[in-house]
Amino acid sequence: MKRCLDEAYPNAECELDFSTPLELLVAVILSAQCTDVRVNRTTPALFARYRTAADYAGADRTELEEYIRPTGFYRNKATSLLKLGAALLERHDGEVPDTLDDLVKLPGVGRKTANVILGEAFGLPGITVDTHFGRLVRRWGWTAEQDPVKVEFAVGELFPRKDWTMLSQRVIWHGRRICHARKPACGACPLARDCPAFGEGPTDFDEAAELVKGDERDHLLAMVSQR
DNA sequence: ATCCCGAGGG
DNA sequence: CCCTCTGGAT
Repeated sequence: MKRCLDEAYPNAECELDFSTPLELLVAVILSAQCTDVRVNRTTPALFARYRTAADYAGADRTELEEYIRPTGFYRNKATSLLKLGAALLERHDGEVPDTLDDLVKLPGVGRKTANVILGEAFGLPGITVDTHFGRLVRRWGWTAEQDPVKVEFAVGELFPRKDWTMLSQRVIWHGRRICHARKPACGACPLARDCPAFGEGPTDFDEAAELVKGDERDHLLAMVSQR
């Protein structure tokens, strides 16, 4: 199944817009229970106003909340960003650390966020168990674990560390486009042949692939038609 | 109604 | 192991 994923999504990558590790960290915190499209509409103004850890640490709470409100959970997220800025200044000289241990100790940063930063900002191996990743690997029977940390360890056993980051990106990419929580687009799924859950969603390509457009749609159609 | 690349607190 | 936090799209 992994080879099929690699072939289907050779260019899968993080869809959050950022240009520094700090920007990525902020974007990932904002992305909780929020689409990347919305985060990307929110961050340009935010990043222009707050450039450094010190800027977040010294931010006016009400103003910061206004910037991030459309991403939801804005009071919690504002608290996280304020404390995050202070913690980065205090412990890491204002820089974003590059180890899992240091990252997860930061306010508002859990394992999922920490692993995204490792993989995307520093090129270090990390398995990102978000809602998509957990749902898909359970559908595939790779693990039956519900707890995200147990899922991370179980899947980590299945693949070499060098594959962890791209695997995470491709699984999540697939979850967002095809293998949806409620109505998985089985008819447009390049993994259907090997999937224990095939048939849970529509199996007709045109109905299934409604959300996939352009070159990506053509590529999927080509893969699906020879499965 | 249900979902979106979660984390922290009780 | 629960619960809460939040707005916007579908």
